[in-house]
Amino acid sequence: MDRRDIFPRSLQYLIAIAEYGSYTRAAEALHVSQPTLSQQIKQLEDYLQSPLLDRSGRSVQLTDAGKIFLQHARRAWGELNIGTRAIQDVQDLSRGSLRLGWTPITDYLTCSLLARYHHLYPGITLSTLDMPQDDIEPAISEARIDIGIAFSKPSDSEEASSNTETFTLFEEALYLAVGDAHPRAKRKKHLNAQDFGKESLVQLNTDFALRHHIDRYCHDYGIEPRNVIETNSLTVIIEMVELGSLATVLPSTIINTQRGLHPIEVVPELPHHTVSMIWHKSGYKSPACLAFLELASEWSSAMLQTKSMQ
Amino acid sequence: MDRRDIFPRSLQYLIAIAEYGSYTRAAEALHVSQPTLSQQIKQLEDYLQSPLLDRSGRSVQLTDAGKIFLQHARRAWGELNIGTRAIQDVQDLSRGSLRLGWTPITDYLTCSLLARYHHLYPGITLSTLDMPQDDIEPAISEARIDIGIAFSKPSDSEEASSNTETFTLFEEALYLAVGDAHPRAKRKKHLNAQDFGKESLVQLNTDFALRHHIDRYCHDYGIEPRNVIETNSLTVIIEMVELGSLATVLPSTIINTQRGLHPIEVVPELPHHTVSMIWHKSGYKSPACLAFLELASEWSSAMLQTKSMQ
DNA sequence: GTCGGTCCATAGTTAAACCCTATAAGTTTG
DNA sequence: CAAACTTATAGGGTTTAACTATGGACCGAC
Repeated sequence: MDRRDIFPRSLQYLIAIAEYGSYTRAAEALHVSQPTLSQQIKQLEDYLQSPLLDRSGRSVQLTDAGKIFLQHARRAWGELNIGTRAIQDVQDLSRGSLRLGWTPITDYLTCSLLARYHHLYPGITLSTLDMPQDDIEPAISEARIDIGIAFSKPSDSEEASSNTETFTLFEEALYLAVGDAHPRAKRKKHLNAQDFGKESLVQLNTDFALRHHIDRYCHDYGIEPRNVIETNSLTVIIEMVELGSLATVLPSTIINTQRGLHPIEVVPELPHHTVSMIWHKSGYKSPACLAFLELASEWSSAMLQTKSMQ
Repeated sequence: MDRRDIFPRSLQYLIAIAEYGSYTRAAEALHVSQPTLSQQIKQLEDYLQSPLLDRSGRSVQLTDAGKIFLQHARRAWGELNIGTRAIQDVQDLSRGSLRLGWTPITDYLTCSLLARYHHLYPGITLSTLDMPQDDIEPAISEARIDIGIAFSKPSDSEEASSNTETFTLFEEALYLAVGDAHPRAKRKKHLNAQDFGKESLVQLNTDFALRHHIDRYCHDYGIEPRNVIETNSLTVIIEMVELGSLATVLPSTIINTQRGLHPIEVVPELPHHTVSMIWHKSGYKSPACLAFLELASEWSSAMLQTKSMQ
């Protein structure tokens, strides 16, 4: 029993005396002097305004009140013991929770990361919230989520006043994507900026960082893009493009996982966009949160390595 | 919340801070200064080796570990609260226990007392142990029973070295008892000592105080009693006497409650015997025990009054 | 950007609680 | 009745927990 214990000494003493049936022997077992027990029990009895122990005879007996109180004291002691252990569980990641926020189009990239995390720490309760790009940072500031995952905006060089930290998971090149029936599907030639400007596009709306990258590219090269459809649904974009006549701009990873889509390089190269984790700089980070950050970091290196081997 | 509480302050503080979401407001509510809370929570976190509260943001939030620990702390707090209340129950006699020991032949007298006690305090768990006269005092000394009820022995004037106290519940006169078919049943005349010595008797054995009274009487008057049957069962005595030819000596109360028995006065008068309660002098007496002693005392006065009115 | 305002953390001091040794008081046993 | 054992009491020293005063971080407003 530790010197400095959250559980009241007087109750520990009561429990021990009841167990040993003797002040003297309980004192030995507890490594305290016998008068200490006398004093503490007296105080406890004063507080409860009822005798708990009958020490008139040769052996110490519990009174009625003592018997009943002891039951509850034991249960309370047990609860605190369990609570102390449960904290250990949180720290070794056998329990806990993690709240992630990400934009809808990042999920196809990070689901494998999430699956791996869950496989490693099955006791952690995971919750993911789809939210617009611009909601992620406030959500972190207000502690509604622990970690955000999003594409970085073009302007996001270093936002000085932010109280968040970021980590780049990986970069992706952007390509023009067309369906099987699209005129450019078979040619597999690269496209120059002017030709790119003539394509009819299905695009994400301006809530998305990806769109900002493209708009900036167009502005830089004096292109007026022909945005036929705007949507906030990646599924809509893919479906529309697969129908044939429309094109879009997507990261290579998405294009390559969709059987009906074909990437076409644009020259000069469309900007890369980066997928980043973002979290609160000075706030408390739970063990579950730290474990995710570390795992994501490893996973990111592994991705880069895979990519470079291609 | 009391100034001097058995429940650890640090846990009370944690609970309050979690409730108010603020050190400052919790401190106001608890009537302590804010630094006290800072210090206590810090110590608690040190002890548990885990942060419990996240005070990086504008409002104080529980960490994962804090959430889980708080649940257990609340439960422990509840247990001690219940325990404190339960003691009150013992003291107001809505809970408790009482162990009585008595000799088999006193039960006919005291069952009504027991029933009354149970009616007044239905929450008290009663247990009665039939035991020989001579076991009662040891049982009290060894705290196996709280109160004993027995007939006093003739020699029991004042036993100095005893650590027990006694209280005389009532005195009973002894009579010769005969059945319907007994020659003396119809005469209803009193009997002198010599004629008493000629009766064939069914008697309790010498374990019983009643028998000691009778033996001493016989010895004092030079009578050699004709003890045909000895037994430790009152039922056997009554059955045998009702059959007709045998007589016995019993207290008037028993004789009058048995339809087939008739009391016959003996001259000089047979000794009275007294029924006493006996309990430990210096030992702890539970509320249930004290209540019984008091009730028995009242009941005794009432019995005397009834008897004097006859 | 800077200036208050609010909140929690830290430092230093005082009062109380806790534990110890020594000794007394009460029971039980030989 | 004395010896042995057990719990209670007294007095002193150390630790703990409370307070006041102050510092540092964050948030909003001007």
